[in-house]
Amino acid sequence: MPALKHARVRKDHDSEIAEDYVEEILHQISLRGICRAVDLVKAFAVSHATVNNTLARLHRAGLVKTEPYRPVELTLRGRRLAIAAKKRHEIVEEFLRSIGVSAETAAIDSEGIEHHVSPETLAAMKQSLKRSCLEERK
Amino acid sequence: MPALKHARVRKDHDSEIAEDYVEEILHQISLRGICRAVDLVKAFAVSHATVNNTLARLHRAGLVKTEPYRPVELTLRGRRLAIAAKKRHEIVEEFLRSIGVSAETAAIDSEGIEHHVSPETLAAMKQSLKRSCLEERK
DNA sequence: TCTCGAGTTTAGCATGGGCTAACTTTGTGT
DNA sequence: ACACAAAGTTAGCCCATGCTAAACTCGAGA
Repeated sequence: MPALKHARVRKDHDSEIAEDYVEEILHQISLRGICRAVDLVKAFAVSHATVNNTLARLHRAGLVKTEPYRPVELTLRGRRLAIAAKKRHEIVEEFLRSIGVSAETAAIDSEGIEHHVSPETLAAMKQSLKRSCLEERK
Repeated sequence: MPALKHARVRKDHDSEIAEDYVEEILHQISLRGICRAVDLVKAFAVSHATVNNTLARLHRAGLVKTEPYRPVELTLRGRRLAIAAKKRHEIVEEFLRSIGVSAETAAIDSEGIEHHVSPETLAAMKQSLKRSCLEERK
């Protein structure tokens, strides 16, 4: 049926790094007030040059505000994307733990999985979480 | 403590397309006896040139056997990879359906998710499937 | 103040994965 | 037997994502 296999997967990849970056930028800002390029270098373990490239791309895409030698900031769109990504990430991670995956593995796998979870699947995970909560307390 | 965020995700990406290709090649072969490049063109909705490029890479990687103007075949390693990928894919897809995701969405999302599921998470999904089976029949 | 190290930017490069356009090969139907 | 369509290949292009090396800027301390 699909006819176009993996079309969604390929499209997802385009936005993955963008989501990871804005999510991490939001994290740094809420943690320490500002986010510097070097923080991203450390978080993702890539070179300065790579972070610079990527930030330039995100700037073009209207997700971040960058001025030479200044901290990185999120645009409104960037912040909204970051918040959505964070929420999705948290649900996926919690869901994985709820089916018995260890905290460490859940943290790692959720990073890869979150970008491929459609709204419908996310809703199913939320639902399932709610149910397993009820069961625990009964 | 992550320290190296998304290192696994980036590594996964390198093998994603390879897995998708060998999986699809195996599928075509078991379906119709042979797999031609044009079948992959249709399955992935990419150009002949792209399929050619990719097959050349898989050939270099020792996963497929290709000779000009001949059908594509899998090496032993390629076939093993394909079978493993297929099994993983099936489990993820069935698991998604078991938590209430529609067949259509499960088919699409599992394509993206399967490559990021660690052995531990896969085992947890299998376990969870077993349990939900038991519940149904009781 | 001025120097030095941390942080940042730039230049130049590689590879993956995508494209179109133009070409060649294969094999089928008349 | 041969022409033609379908399949495959080649050349040349693009962008994303990574790298190293070198240059530049900024701010704090001597």
